[in-house]
Parts: sequence; C-alpha cells; structure tokens
Amino acid sequence: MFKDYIKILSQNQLFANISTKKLEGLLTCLNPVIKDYTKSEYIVLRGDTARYLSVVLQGSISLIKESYSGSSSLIGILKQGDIFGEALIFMDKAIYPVSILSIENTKIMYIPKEKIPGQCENTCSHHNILIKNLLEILSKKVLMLNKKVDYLTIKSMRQKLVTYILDEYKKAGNPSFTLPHNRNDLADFLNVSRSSMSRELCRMRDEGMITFDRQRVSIVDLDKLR
Amino acid sequence: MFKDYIKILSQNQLFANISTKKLEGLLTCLNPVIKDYTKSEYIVLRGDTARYLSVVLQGSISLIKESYSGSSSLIGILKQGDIFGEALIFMDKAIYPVSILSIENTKIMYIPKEKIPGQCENTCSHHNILIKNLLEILSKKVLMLNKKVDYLTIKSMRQKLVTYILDEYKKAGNPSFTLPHNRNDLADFLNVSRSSMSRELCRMRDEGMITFDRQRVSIVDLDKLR
DNA sequence: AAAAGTCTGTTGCTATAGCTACAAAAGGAG
DNA sequence: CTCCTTTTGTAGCTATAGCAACAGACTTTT
Repeated sequence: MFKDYIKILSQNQLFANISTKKLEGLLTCLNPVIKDYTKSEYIVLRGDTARYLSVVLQGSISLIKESYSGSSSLIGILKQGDIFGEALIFMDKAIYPVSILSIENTKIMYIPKEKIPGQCENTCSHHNILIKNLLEILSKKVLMLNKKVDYLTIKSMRQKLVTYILDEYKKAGNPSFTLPHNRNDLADFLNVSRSSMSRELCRMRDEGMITFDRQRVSIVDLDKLR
Repeated sequence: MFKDYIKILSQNQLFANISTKKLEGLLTCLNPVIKDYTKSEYIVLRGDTARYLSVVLQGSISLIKESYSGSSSLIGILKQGDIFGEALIFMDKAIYPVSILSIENTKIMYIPKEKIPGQCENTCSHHNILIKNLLEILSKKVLMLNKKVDYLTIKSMRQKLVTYILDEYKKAGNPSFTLPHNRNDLADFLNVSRSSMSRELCRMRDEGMITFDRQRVSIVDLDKLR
C-alpha cells in the first residue's frame, strides 16, 4: 500500500535508521492519510490547527507568511521528502503561523499526531527510533534558528559579513572556500539589501581583508578581519 | 538522596506530569551527577562538548556569547529550575555555542545524555513522559525562535512596533493592555535603539493610532495601525 | 551566434535609525 | 520627605544602509 513511497520517505531524517521492511510496518501502524492537491491549492491556511505530522510525497509547496497589512511573502519551499508541522504537533495550541500553497500537483501524507508517541506492540522499537529522529530534527532546528537569530541581531553590515565569512571559514577549514549562497540569497539570509552588501564586500576587498570572485572567497588577512 | 531537589525539578516542564514519588524513581534511573560551583566560575566554555542535560538546582548562571573579536555579551540568565543543553544533546556534533558562568554559588545537576532515550524496566512509562516533555520543550523553543526571527526580519521601526503591538493585542484580546517589557527590554527584544523606538512610538501616538503610559498601551485606531 | 536572462558591481540620493546627551518623571531606599 | 536610581521622552547630528537604476560579465536558450 505504501510501497511506492518508501523510497521518498526514507530520504527524510525522520525515517532514518529504519530498514525498508520495518518502515512498511511502521507506516501501517502510523495509519497516515494521503491527499492530493492540484496546482495553487491551499494546503494550510494560517490559523489552521495542526493535527498531523505531514510529509510531501510528491510535488512541491510554498510556505507563505501573511502580514497584518494583507501583503504576503514567500518564506520557503518544501519538496518531495520534506516534512512540516513537526514543531506544532506537540503544542497545546497548535496554530499554523503560515499558509501553505501547492506549487504544482502535490501529494501530502498526513500522520495523525496521536500516533507519534503511541506505543504499539509490534513496532515499538521503530517507534522509538522515530521519536529519536524527531528529537534530532527539532534540536537541529533550534540550533539553526539560534544561529539565524545571531546573524540577524548583528547591527552593522561589516560585522555581519565578517561573522558570516569567519563562520564559513571555520566550516571549510581552509582560507579559500565557496559560499553556499549567491549574492541575492546571501543578502536575503543576512536580511540586508544586496547593493549595500556588495558595496561593503568591495570595501573589505579594498582594505585587503579578503578577495573574492562570485561565490568563491579567500581570506587574505585573518587578523584584520577579526 | 535526591529528595531535596524534587520540588525544584518539578517546577520545570521537563518533569511535568510526573508525581513526586515517581520522579524519585526516575531520578535514580537517570543517575545524574551534581556539581557545585562558587561565584563567577565557568560552568561551560564555548566549544565544550555537551554530554549532559543540565538542570540548575540552586543559584543562577549567565549565558555569554563571545564574539570573534573577543568582546562578550550577556544573552540570558538561568535560575533555579531552568535547564540547558536540551537542544545539544541530540546532535552528533554537540558543541556549545556559548559560555556559561555562575553568578553566585550554584548547584548543577547533570543527566547523562545516553540515559534520556534509554528504557529501563521499572520506570518505562515515566521515561516516555520525559521524552514527551522534551519534545514539547523543543517545539516551544522552535516556535519562539521563529517568532523572534519574524521580528528581527522586519526592516522598519514602524513595522516592528505595529507588528509587536498587534501581537500583544491579539494575546490580550483587549485594545488596552500591559506590555511584558519596559522600553529598554523592548528595544533589546526588537533589536533597535531605545531612543529611536521611543521617537517612533510618540510619532504613532501623535498620528492617533495608539496612546500609552509606561507599559500600558491602548489602541485608538486599529485600521490606521494596520 | 544572437538573444534573453541572470548575476554582480557601482553610484547618487535619501530616509532612517543610531548615538550621545540631557531633562523630567516615577519609583525605591533610607 | 529627601536623595538616589531607573525609566522615559526629546533633540541634534551623523553614519549607514536602503532604493533605484544602470552597465558589464557570465549563462542559458533558441
């Protein structure tokens, strides 16, 4: 019954460390519902109650933030294998703060939230793995968001860029590395305007701290950067 | 053995829905270590590996962010009953991004992270509650951080204040309500300077959207606010 | 190879928010 | 009640980053 989706599901960390066979059993136990959407259909409306842990089985969806003034902005895209609702299902007041819209024809799998902590006889051990995976997913998200808050809290353009570059340097372990963002995305990520960011990057280049070409950055003078 | 601390522990959501008696049993099973610190001692150094879920049994501690440039800033204070390390213990690379310093004489309880998901015969059911509580704590943190990112992402002072006030209005359910922050804390929270914020608040008052006195705010013209 | 599209650097102008400093009001301590 | 501290409003000046607009380099499409 769920065979077609096993491969997709096992892409996600949620189902990591569970063998294909056992995953089938677990799925039967979780008793999910699958629903189809056509292009540009609302999957979640802001304010809806989250009753399910949801998985994108097919297609892609966009997360949309709607402001009080009525304007809305895209805050993310989820694709095949991605999940949503994972942080909401454990809350008393599980209200979606965003709306979700299908981008194309899309299949969503809904796992009732009561099933997540529930223990069933046969698949108890898999259940435990599932829970552990969820804990890891949530923890990772907390740390990621903490990092993001760090960046957003920095006031000056210079300091933002220095911190970002030093972080990437630490990740790379090499004074020359390739950034994961292009200028537009980086400006978005740091929540600044691209032009101002570009200006400051060039200033830093002119002051002899770094050199760069496109996404490639090299640290010239580490002490000066700090 | 742990009797003295039961009351303190049960303050925290981590041990919610576990009776005093069962909590004693659970603690024996979790096999925590308790350590004492004097005033101004380092409890965690940035870069340390997180091996324990930790609880402040006595005293208080400060979380300190150390920037690359060597300067450091206080990002939070934890008191009796508060926990830390909860998001780190489930990560592969569990590196503390902050340092922790005791403010006064302090007692910390360390629960080995391996004990958290472990199932022991007697207290299995309490273990499950513990896990569920952890899931709730992490979820709550994710949502809180998401909210924080929302505020930080807003560019203009006006929009920040409007969003904040409307959120508080929604929480209060009444056009007149008391803010949880004073001006200084609010400025910190929104990551803006107090003076600029004060200026903008008065502008909004002069434009007839709101009135305020200290922490008390009343919405005069809801439509104008939006 | 041409054309269309994307990405990046650049510039001038401007609005905005930061900083500093001060004064007035409120709250607390003695 | 007085003194001291904290909180808040206010103002002038300035640095900074946003915006808009354009040009050149590089990519992708046809």
